[in-house]
Amino acid sequence: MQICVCVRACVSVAMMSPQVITPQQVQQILQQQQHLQEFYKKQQEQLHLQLLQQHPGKQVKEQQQQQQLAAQQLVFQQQLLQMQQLQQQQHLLSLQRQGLISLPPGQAALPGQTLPQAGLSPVELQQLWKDVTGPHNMDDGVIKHGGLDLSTSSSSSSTTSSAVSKASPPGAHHSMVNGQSRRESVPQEETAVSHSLYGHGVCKWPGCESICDDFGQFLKHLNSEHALDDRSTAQCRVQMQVVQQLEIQLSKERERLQAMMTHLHMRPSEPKPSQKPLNLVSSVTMLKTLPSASPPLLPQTPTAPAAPVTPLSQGPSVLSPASMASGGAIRRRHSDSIKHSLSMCSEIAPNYEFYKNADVRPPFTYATLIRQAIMEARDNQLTLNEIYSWFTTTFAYFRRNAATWKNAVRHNLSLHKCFVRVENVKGAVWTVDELEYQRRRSQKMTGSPTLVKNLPSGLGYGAALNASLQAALAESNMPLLGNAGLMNSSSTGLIHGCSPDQLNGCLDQLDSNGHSSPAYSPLHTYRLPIHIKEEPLNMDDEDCPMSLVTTANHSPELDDRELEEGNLSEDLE
DNA sequence: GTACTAATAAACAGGT
DNA sequence: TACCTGTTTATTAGTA
Repeated sequence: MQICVCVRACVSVAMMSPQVITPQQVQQILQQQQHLQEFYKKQQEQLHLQLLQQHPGKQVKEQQQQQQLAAQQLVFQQQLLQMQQLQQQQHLLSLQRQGLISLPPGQAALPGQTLPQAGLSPVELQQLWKDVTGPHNMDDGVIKHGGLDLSTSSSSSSTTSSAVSKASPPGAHHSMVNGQSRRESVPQEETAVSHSLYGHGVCKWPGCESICDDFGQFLKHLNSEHALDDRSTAQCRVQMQVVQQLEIQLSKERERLQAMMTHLHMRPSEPKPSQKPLNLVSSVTMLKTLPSASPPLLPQTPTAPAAPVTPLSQGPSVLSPASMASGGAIRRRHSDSIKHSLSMCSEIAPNYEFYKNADVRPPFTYATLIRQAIMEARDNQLTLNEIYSWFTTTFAYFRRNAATWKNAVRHNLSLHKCFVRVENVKGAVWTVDELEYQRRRSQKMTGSPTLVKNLPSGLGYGAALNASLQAALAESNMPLLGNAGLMNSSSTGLIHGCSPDQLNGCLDQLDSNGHSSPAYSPLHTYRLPIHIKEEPLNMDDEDCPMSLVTTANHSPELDDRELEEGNLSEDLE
């Protein structure tokens, strides 16, 4: 820890007045660095000695100490790298000032200023690899890190090699022990397909590219050439830095994207007098509600901009399709296209905590939410009260204005044929007729006979996802559009040539882990006495003018309905 | 402008 | 009587 403090002091000294570094100061830093290296060497040897003196049986303890040593090494060497980079740049700067050399534009970077913006170009990385690889691999030549566009760089330069190799202990014992563990860490059953360091018959160890005819040979090569020695350690470190840089870059891109989205969402929209506080979720509200788990649930001002609040910064899930395109929510619902292009479980799962705590209206229809609630239940059935509870526990948004949304829930339960009321011993529970649910979806997509008549393009609801959203989703590699492989028409009778809506229909059958749940079988709801509702969606089906609610035990009428639906599905196909 | 969908509000009936 | 549950109708707003 002494080391760290010392190095940090050096670095900070170097960074304090980057513009007035004189050659003398550079010299001073160099001396300090040499001093540090010697000190570090001594420390390391001491630790090594201690390790050797340990009882050979106490492997666990030894490993722990090795880990500590490695950690210390890492910290120190990272500091060293940073310092050397600074040093190098300062040196170059001073040389440039003296007119000894001319630097290409952008390279005369002052550490504290342009360094964070200065990218670690592939060439630099390559040089870095060459350096840490040392003469051993100098002949290997090209290291392909193409595509790396690191806009930030807090470390690394082309002169790190000496320090790294110098700073590394000789440690034959060290490498032998770790070499063994290294071999253990590469199980033999690992296939060439799965090994990240092997591909196309080439060792993909950075800077290596040795040709290995088969995987066995590769393993041999890996164990012999890339055992855990100083060189490999240094290479590993560099790779860590590369990853670190990429992560920084990623976070920056994320921020940029978020800023873009915020900007787009915050476009001033004309406040409408008909807007109701309940349905408006302002960004101010989100900011207020996000940090607090308990929903204060204050009514929002009707004049608040209708900027949809999105869980942009919720963990790894940076953007959801919903959040990306839910900007159209003005009055009380988000864009239909958006809602239909969403997979409830795929959307809600990563943002569960968000919706739970933030007073944000979920971008799903009541029907979707109700279905999800029922599907999450143990027996795929819930009482009305349990549905209410699910709403309130899952979404902070539904912890207020109960009368409104509860009415909506009841309304939806009654309205949609896909929700089946089942008489139970305890009372009535609601289940989902998955077949009907999917049929409804497919109808929306392909259009009912009536709809088809009226739709000039025949695209129906499937075209709802606008081009910009699709482009955005495609650009962001949203799995939603990439999971076309999940699509098949076996269960839903969906037509081929999947629209996003269709995809949503299928994805809705996936559980939170993305697996298809057998519990979602459309047939399982028919086991119990059910009430069949006729949904107003299909006016053609309503031949029977009787009460819209009938009780049946999987009656022939039901079979007829299923039969009709089957035909319909076939027609749609 | 039209058709469609979803949200919302409200009325109503039946049950507890 | 009040409340809950369930159904139905009407209205409104967004979208294609």
